Amino acid sequence: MPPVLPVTAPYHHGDLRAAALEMGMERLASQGQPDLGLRALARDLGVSATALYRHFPNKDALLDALALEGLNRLGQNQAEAAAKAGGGRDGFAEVGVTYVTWAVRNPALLRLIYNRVGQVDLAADDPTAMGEAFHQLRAGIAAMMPDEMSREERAAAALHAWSLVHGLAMLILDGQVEYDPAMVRKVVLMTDFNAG
Amino acid sequence: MPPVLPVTAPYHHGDLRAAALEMGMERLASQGQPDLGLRALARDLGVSATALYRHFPNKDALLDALALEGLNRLGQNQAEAAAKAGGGRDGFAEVGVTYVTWAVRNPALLRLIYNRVGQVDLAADDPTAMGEAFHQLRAGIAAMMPDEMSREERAAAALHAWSLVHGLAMLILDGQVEYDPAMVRKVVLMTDFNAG
DNA sequence: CGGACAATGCTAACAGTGTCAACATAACTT
DNA sequence: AAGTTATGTTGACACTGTTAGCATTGTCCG
Repeated sequence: MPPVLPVTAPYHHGDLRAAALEMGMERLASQGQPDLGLRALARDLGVSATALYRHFPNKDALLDALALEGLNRLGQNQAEAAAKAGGGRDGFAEVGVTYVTWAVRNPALLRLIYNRVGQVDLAADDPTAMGEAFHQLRAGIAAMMPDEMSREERAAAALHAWSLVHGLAMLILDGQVEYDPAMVRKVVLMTDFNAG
Repeated sequence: MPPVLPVTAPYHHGDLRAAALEMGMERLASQGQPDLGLRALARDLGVSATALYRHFPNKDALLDALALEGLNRLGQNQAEAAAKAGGGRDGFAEVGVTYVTWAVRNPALLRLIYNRVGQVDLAADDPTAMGEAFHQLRAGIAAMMPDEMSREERAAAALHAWSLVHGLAMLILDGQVEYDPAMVRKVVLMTDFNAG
């Protein structure tokens, strides 16, 4: 299978950077913990460990790239779910279930995303691709809130929703509770944005 | 300062196990990430790295012990909060705020707790100290739910509450949102156990 | 076409880690 | 006092991320 749309013609290996990211994603997919070993990854690629340093300044940068890819996939997943499910409580619950389901199916990737984005300086509005993607995810969440809310209420409601599904996902990933879609839906539906 | 209540008389060092745990907790407290280095810890204790292997079978066991201690502290913190704050929505919100506050003050420890307990086989009702302490924490949460609920509703409500505060705590620890007690309270109060 | 140059890859090495085996010392027991 | 057990140390092994120096290959330009 020839490489797909090689932006720049490959030299020795053939776009090692893309191959590394692909292999990295594969490894993360078949793993529970985000313990990517740089050397092990290079071994799987049939390449020397230091070759990767021609494409990433260090291991963290590689992980950042993987986390960014994961974040984009997550964002797309959520956008699709939001579009499919209409508004209202049921639609909101569906989107929540979608988040948790994605997390269960991509545990290492979700962990990597949140671990990595924490390192980035987020206070300064740096136009990092990472910060950008996360901002988009947040905007997507906020967009689902009821219309009649003030901006402040909206922010609180969005944070509530995000915390709820993220916390539930983490508890499942950490083995605290079993994954059960019906239960997830039930838990999400206990939110009442008019309360408080 | 002489050692406090030495259960068994110390040999060379003087209850190295306790000293290691204490130093480990100290390190975790002054750190954001739970990256305890076994050798570094031994260095701080003025002892050789392998000396720790006389008290813990391996590094994971040491981390488990630290996580257990942390879990006990967290449980005690929550129990006190629950006793102080009465029932009702406001009391419940207070307990939630307490959880998040503790997490913010002990980030590495909270991470360690949840990371470690995930490795333990939890499906089998093993009487591990770890599993025991976690069970206690969960029971404490469930006890706060309204009385008129069925057992199933109670379980869902407890999971909702736990997910909410845990998720909020994780988002704060990961640098996604700033810690603001008032905001936490507001977010927690959006829960309505009678909804759904 | 051929040489210059940059892009990419490799080997060797360094400091760091967790862990094991073998040895040494101190405390307790009899 | 002698022996056994508990504790601690040194040295080593395999592993990790990372750097420096060298080798190779593709691209470009005269």
